[in-house]
Amino acid sequence: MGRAPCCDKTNVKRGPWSPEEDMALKSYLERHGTGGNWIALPQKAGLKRCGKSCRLRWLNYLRPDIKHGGFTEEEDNIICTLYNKIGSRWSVIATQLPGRTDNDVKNYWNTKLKKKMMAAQASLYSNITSSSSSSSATTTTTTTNTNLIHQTASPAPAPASLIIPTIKTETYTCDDFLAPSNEGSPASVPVNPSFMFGHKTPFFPLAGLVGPPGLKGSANLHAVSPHDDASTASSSVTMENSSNNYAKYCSADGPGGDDAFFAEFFNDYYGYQEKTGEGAPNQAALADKWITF
DNA sequence: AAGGTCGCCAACCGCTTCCTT
DNA sequence: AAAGGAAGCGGTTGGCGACCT
Repeated sequence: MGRAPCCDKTNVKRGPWSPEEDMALKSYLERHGTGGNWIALPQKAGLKRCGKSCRLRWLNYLRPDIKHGGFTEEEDNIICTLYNKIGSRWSVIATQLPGRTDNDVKNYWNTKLKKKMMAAQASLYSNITSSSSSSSATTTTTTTNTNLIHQTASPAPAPASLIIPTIKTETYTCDDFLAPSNEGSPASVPVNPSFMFGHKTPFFPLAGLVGPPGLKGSANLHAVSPHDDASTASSSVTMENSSNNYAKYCSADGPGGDDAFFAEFFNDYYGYQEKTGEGAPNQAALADKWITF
């Protein structure tokens, strides 16, 4: 037996709210408040609506401090940063944006911001691949981590021939990525725009690995390189920040395979230098590679 | 001008969390 | 501690307007 419905659906009005209903709900709430019970509220306010519907209408539309539309670049950045940190917890994200509702933020992300971000990231990825293909293998180019969202006025789409790698799984926590150490590091680590790898989980949150020494914790992620095909789906990279200045990564197919791709990626995008020999932590396995930053 | 498509957003649905008894 | 119910939340849907052909 399922759960009892919150109201009698045959006796409640659904669909768009009329100005009269808005007025009735607003004036009731301004005079009496919710009374701590949304379920009983519609009847008291003379509305043939479900309590949940009243609550939603008030929270998302009628509240006096609500802002609609016109998201600023600053708000865009906050949303993107928080989305990368905590995912689709819209109510948490909305608390950082005064006057915005979780529904508003969610709609804005789904209809505009997501596409904007993906386009910018595709553009960046395109730039990386084109620059790396035209430079030697020993390039030391460091890519500046600028704001991807507003970096390009009209980001170019990725060429059709571009093979975009796909994240298979990710194992990390935002605390691991973003929590500063307790030993005098800045209050917050600069959040890097994440790198898009495919369509399913479009962010590649290496943010925590960029920043001052002392960043605490580890950041593990798994991705497959674009060199892979479906038959080598097991190939992945695991990366962890294992000391102040080094991060270890190892790919499943070892040296000479996708290692080359990841080394190129880390170098081009983050300016990481592969580090071997003196100064590098002891290598636990042959496939381990160390990068320094 | 008409029909089709797309994008936006308000509202709904159902699951989870929290609170009260 | 368990159960029941309300609130909170995120995913999804449907209607409407704008734009395109």
